[in-house]
Amino acid sequence: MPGRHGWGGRGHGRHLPARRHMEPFLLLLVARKPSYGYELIQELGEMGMPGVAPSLVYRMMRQFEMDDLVLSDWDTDTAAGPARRVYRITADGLMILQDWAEQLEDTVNVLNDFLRAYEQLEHPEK
Amino acid sequence: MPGRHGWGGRGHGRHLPARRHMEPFLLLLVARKPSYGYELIQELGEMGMPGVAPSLVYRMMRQFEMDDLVLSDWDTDTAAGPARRVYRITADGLMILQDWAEQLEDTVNVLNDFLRAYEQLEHPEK
DNA sequence: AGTCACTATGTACATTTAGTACATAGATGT
DNA sequence: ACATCTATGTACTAAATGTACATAGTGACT
Repeated sequence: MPGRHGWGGRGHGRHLPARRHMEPFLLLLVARKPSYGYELIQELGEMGMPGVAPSLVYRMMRQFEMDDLVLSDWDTDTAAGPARRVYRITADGLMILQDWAEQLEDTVNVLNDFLRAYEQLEHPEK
Repeated sequence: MPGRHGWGGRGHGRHLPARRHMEPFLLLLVARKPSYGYELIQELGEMGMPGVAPSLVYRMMRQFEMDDLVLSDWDTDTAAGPARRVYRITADGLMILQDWAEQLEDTVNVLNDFLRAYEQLEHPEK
């Protein structure tokens, strides 16, 4: 049973680090260097987002391509194993990425306000 | 047509500040002092999340109550206008709130890593 | 009395996003 | 032949989010 916690209710308690911000992360990764799904999944893990389901990454990358944020080519030779679909960012992708970076900056500010407000709460002495 | 932006595609470009983190904000607000939907909406606005649809707040608060994170009573007398459903936080709610605060701290760290990585990207000179 | 504005809460529906389960397949080693 | 690792993807399901609308009390103005 996923997503459970002790507290009687249900539905809360997920919120693994920054899953809700995976899109900008993926786009940043391909902006740094062209890459493919399987590798992106590992890199996400290294950036603090481990355990992302492969299908989510593949789906997101295809959506990016439909939105012209990235382009892809097949790489059949460089590696052992099956062919890889290698994505690289487009000019549109770079613009969107900048947008997202600015929005995430705002988000971080708002979140910091939240954390400050939380700390000023009177906590019951344990 | 909501959610559009110039870039040919669709589906990106929303991400108003921290909408995706509204739940912790609401719970924090009622932790600070008992409050009711209409007031919460205004307070969210002051905290950097303006324009939240009322129905979202009411629904979320009812969900919180179902999960025993808050309790509510009707306040019929104190104010002019229709009766208010006043929420106050429970012990369970405080525990969850602490959980969420810790998770948001992690999120902020991951997001800061992202922003740093973004800045280190070689930007094309404009 | 009628109606407008503001306060206040909620339901019903539709859309979007996220998550799970499963299917396929190439290359390498035993 | 079979297992394992690499690699990509489809189909289905569940959850979150957003939009539109319905209801109603109070006060001020005409």
